[in-house]
Amino acid sequence: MKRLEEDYYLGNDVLQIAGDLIGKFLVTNIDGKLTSGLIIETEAYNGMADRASHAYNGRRTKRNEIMYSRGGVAYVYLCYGVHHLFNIVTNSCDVPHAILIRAIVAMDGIDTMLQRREQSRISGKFTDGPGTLSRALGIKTKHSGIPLNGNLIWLEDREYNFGQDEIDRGPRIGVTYAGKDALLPYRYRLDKKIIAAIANERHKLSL
DNA sequence: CGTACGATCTGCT
DNA sequence: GCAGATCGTACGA
Repeated sequence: MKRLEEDYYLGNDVLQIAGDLIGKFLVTNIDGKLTSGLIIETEAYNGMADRASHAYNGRRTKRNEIMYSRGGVAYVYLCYGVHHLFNIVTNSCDVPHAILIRAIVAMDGIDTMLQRREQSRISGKFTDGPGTLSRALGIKTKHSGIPLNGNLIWLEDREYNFGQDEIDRGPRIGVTYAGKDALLPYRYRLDKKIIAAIANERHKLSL
């Protein structure tokens, strides 16, 4: 197991990184509780030309300011007034790329995650969306801007390797306002059967 | 200031 | 499958 270092996040191809993140571990140590999950779904937001991005057309506000910084930091924002969505900022030259983590398979600290989600047992909907996984991992908007090489939130490579043919691509979710950019295949998902096998092994249930 | 609207989740049907 | 919840943010007046 090795932590992803800063240079990992400095690449200029956000699509490549979004695909490569499938199989990496997202780990948090928040409120003294260690929790983690295997990343199984991501979405890329590709710079200022991407109509679906908060940074479309160079939009730069207090909320998304962090998107314009050097890669390797978290961008967390509130969606629908309820959900804290966790993104990873990438690139090194003020190009506002970001990758939304959409789903994980819960791995470490499951008791803590169950408490945070106010659930008594793991269901198929446990950490299958960007809002629920942030909730389980304890990530909130106050964590926006923190570096991913610190001791609060980081990523690890634990040698879960998958081939390109095991990763499905498709349009992003909930971005119909983005016009034709809504159809771009910027969503990456680990093959459903592989997810089920991993979840079954870890949770003793099938999703 | 006032208003409109989400990079969603849940529960009910 | 669908509607309602819910509030910070963006943007226009």
